[in-house]
Amino acid sequence: MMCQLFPYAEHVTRWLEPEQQRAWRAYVRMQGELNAHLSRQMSVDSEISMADFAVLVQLTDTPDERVRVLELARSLHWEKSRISHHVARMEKRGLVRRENCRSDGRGSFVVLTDLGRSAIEAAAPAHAETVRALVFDQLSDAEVETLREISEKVFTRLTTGECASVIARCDADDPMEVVPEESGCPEA
Amino acid sequence: MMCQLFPYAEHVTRWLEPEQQRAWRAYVRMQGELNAHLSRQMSVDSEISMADFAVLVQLTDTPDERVRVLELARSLHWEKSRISHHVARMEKRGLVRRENCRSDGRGSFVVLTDLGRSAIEAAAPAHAETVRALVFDQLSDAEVETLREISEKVFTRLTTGECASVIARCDADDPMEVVPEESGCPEA
DNA sequence: TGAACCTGGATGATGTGTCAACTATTCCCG
DNA sequence: CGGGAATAGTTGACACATCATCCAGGTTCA
Repeated sequence: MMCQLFPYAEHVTRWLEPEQQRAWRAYVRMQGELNAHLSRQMSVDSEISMADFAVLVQLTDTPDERVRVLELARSLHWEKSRISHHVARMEKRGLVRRENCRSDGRGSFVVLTDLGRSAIEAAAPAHAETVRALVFDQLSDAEVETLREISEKVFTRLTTGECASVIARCDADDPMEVVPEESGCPEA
Repeated sequence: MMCQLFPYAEHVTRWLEPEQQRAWRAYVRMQGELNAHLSRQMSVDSEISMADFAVLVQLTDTPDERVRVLELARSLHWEKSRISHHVARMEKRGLVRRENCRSDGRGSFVVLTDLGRSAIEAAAPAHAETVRALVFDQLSDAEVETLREISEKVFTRLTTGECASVIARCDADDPMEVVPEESGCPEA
């Protein structure tokens, strides 16, 4: 009745150890709230969303401030249609513009505009400050290190072996070759 | 790197230490991939989404298998309009149904249907197995403990003080209503 | 050359989340 | 009692993510 977020108790207890279950519930809850808070903070005190921010970061990280659409998809781990839709919306708002690629008639670049640059420059400090205040001010150096190790381990697991086939969608979309794989990838 | 994106960030705010930044990027990537993978796994080998699952868990955890809409919103930390929309969609698919509340003419219950019950019973084992395989099989006991501690610290920060007012949206306008941490005893 | 195939990207349908505004009931208090 | 305020929940508009499909431009190879 109170504040229990994901009381998997009945369903998960049999498969996770009690300690694991407590950790999982705490993680899920924290992660949801943190995402919500960061998104909200970003769109409240700037005019862009977290997704816009991610795209703009990729662009400002590039000397040219122009990146091919599919490379954006790869570096953000987004599907190509997602990046396409999102760039279309950002273009409509003037944050980026598209440019044709002369060396490859199919391709197109996403180019940072002045408005886009000033938008990310306006948004970044508050975002960084929020992350610092919400996360890193709460953690010791050892905890930060462990957080990184945990994240890397899980991420590696996610992008290795059978799980990778899911993510491979944007690296090479040959969906026909994806093996049926009965109950997901966990069966490694 | 990102640091040079923010020319005057140094003057306005503390950006992140290099180790913090690495940890943050690792966490963000992991968290995004993990969410995507869990969602995908769930909707591939069962006919429900993670959001459906969360709602169904709340219902099956209740003796009656019926919960008031606003209580759903509170326990899931969702906005009331989100739960309303989502329940409408689930009702359309036969997973739940609505029932009027006689003791309060404004209220309504969300009630689990047989289809809903069999859907969650079919989905839960594979989900738990996926979580175990992707996360806990990668981590030592110490890492699991640290993950829980980190999550609890950040979550506490998110639901305390000024941040709480943001989350309190669904708890009406009484910020003191926000429950700090129930039986969890973060420092245990 | 040209047919089969691959690749980069766009598009439309659909499901989902958020915000603001709205209705209807109940509560509070004079 | 009556009139406001709070509460429970819905609705519509819009932003966003995913999926399947389409298409134009390149590649391969006979």
